[in-house]
Amino acid sequence: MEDQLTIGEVSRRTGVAASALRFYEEMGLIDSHRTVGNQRRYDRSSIRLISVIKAAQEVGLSLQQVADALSVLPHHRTPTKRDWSRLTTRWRSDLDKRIDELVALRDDLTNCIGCGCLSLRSCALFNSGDRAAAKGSGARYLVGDERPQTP
Amino acid sequence: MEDQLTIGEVSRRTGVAASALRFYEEMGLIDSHRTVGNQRRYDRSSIRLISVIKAAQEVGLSLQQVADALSVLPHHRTPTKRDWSRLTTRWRSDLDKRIDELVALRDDLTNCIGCGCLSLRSCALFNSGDRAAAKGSGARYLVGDERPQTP
DNA sequence: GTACAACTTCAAGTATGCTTGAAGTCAAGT
DNA sequence: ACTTGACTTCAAGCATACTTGAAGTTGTAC
Repeated sequence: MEDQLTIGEVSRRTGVAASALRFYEEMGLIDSHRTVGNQRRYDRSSIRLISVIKAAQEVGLSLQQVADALSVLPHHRTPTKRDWSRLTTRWRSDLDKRIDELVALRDDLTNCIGCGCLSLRSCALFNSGDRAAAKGSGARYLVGDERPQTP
Repeated sequence: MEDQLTIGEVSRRTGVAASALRFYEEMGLIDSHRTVGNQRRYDRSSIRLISVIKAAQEVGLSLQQVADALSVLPHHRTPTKRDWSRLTTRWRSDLDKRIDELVALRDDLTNCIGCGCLSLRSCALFNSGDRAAAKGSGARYLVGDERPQTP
C-alpha cells in the first residue's frame, strides 16, 4: 500500500459510501486520480476534505453550498493553512448564526413550556414573525396567528 | 368571515404554500373540515400547529418525525396545555442535543482555525471519531484519517 | 345571475442526495 | 493462469418535501 487510498479504503475510513464518494466527485467536491486500469486513487488529504464536507453538511449546508465554499480552495495546489482558515472562518460564522437561531427557538420553546401559552395569543413563539422577518430571507419559521396592525 | 380560514388565508398567514398545506394534510400533520362545496376550512388553531411544524423543521426534524411527535396530541379534542407541554418538552431536548452538537463542532472549528491544524494529524476536528461514535447512530460527522489502533 | 378569483383533485414533475443493479474490468493472492 | 473481491460506468430508482399543471367547481361581489 502506497500513500494512495482506494475508494473502498476511503469509504471505510470516512464512513461515506463509495457511491457517495463518486457522487461527490461528480459534483466537483472532491477529486481523485486514476490508476492505469482506471481505478480511483485518493490522496490521504482527501479524508480531511471529506470530513470537512460532512461537518459542513452537519451544519446544514447543501452540497452545492459546500462546493461553492470549497471553490475558494485552490484546486491545483495543496491548500495552505491560510486557505483552510478562510474556509473554516466563513463556516464558523454560518454556524454561529445557525446556533443563534436554534437558541432563540429554544428560548421561545422554553418560555412556552413555562407559561403553557401555546393556547394564548401573547406567546412569543406565536408572535415572533417580526424577529423572524428581520432575519432576512431564510428562517421565517414562526408566524403569529394574530395580525397586529389589521382591522 | 367567520372563525374559519380558507387555505389561502392560512397560507398567507403562515407563509406556507397552499400546496404544502394540502401535502401536510395528506401526511396527517394537520387537518381541516370542508364546506358544503368541498372547500377546506381551518380553525384558527391550525395556524399555531403549522407554526409548530415549521419550528420543528427548523430544528431539523423530518415531517415524519413531526407527525410522530404530533401523534401524542389528541386528534379528536383540542390539545390542552399539558398536551402541548409534553410535545414541546420533548422537542426541547432534541433541540438541546442539536445545539450541543453544533457548539461542539464550532469549538472544533475554532481550535482548528487557531492552530491551523487542518494539515496536522493532532487536530481535534480530524480525530473526533470517538466522540462522534459515542454519540450513537446519528452524527458521525467527523472521522480522523489516522487509525489509532492499527498496524 | 354572471364573472372571476379562489378553490378542488390527481398526476406528473423538480431538487437534493444519494443507492441499487447490470454488465463488465482490474488487482492481488495462490 | 486463474480466481475473486474490488473496482468501473451508466441508467434507473428512492425518499423527502414539495410544486406545477390540467381540468373542473365554488364562493363572493357586483
